[in-house]
Amino acid sequence: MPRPSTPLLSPDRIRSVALAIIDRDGLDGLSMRKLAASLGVQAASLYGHVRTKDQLLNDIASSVLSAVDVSGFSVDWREGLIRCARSYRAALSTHPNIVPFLAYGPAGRDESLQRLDLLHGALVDAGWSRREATMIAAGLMYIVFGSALSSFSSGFSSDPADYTDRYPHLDRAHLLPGVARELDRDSFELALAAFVRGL
Amino acid sequence: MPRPSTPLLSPDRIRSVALAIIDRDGLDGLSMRKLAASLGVQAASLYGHVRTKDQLLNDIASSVLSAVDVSGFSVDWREGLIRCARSYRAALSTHPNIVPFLAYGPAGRDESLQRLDLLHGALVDAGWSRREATMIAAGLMYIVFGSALSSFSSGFSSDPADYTDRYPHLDRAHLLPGVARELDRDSFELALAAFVRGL
DNA sequence: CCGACTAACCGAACAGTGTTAGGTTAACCC
DNA sequence: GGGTTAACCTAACACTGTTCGGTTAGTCGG
Repeated sequence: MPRPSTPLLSPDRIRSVALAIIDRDGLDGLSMRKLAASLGVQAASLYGHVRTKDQLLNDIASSVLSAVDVSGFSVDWREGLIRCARSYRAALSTHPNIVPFLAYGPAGRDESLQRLDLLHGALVDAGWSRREATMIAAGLMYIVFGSALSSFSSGFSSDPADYTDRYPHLDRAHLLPGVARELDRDSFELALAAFVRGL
Repeated sequence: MPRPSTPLLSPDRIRSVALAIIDRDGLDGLSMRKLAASLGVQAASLYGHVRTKDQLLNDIASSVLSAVDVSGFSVDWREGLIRCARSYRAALSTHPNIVPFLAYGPAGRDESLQRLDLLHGALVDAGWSRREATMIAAGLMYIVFGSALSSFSSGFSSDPADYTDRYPHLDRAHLLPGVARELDRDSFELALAAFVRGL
């Protein structure tokens, strides 16, 4: 197939299909050939629209993070922190399979930095020193990313026999998969509340 | 080369060389062929001692996590939480390049579960409900893993020009790489202290 | 002492990966 | 209408984890 009358590919379409594959099959489930097939195209054609796979993932990550809301600081800084953390986590948990990628490389994404800049500025305006503001923002990110990884409550076996013998205090851990989502959210809220209260 | 007089390979030696490669070249820098070459051997030979690469990484992860100290709960639960979190983070930051692997899959490693069991039991003994104990343990892990990922303060550019124009509040961010380690540790301590105090 | 057996390694291969080079043709512009 | 470019293709490269079948050194039973 030579040049088609209407283009089959566009950066947007590539990104959105790629994200759908990641959501469905996980981060490892995305390969350039599979992505191309989903788009009705050969793998090499993607490179006319996308520089590398890594760049594609970065772009997808940025688009996911664009949903983070840092508008809550007009009320007060505690409320701002909480809203920011919640929306950040919400964005990440909508596409949990891309979190390992975010956790991988440096945070030099433009979207991240812009939000960080706002956060930092708001904390300084509220009276914290620059250094304190940096540490508070970092602490907030720790909780957000830690909870988004959710390598915690997910990934537990659902077979009671896996626990009763070897881990006496985890004898109800097999119930976790069923309530994992809810428990993860409550754990996040607990950690967030404790952190902000403790500042 | 057929069977050598003294074996060249052992699971221990494989693990330790693999970990050294990961520490030096990152998680992506470890391939079975490269590992084999470092051991003076062909790649296929590794599979007589190691089931899969994934299993190898799991074993390495377990050995790294074996340094986590959960003995502090004999004093009181706050002290126990803090000590556990500190030693956990220390273990992870000694081999930061393996953290993305930990963050990837489920936490079904035996080492993790044993420590989690102790932690959970100690919190319940201290009067927390089972559910609360689970959430507190989760929150602690959020902070530990979030800070260990350190996709935060690391990964900043050291060129001031990257920030001054676009991110007015981050005009000193170029100083970060130089003090990143210290700042990361302080951020972790702040988050940990705030979290435990806020409980 | 000698044969059987096993343990430890190797070479070659398979299916998969990201990526690039070079070719073909449709659409667009002058 | 001819030249240029954009969008796709096929084929290949160098790599990945892993497996199969061989080759030989060490070990153990008779």
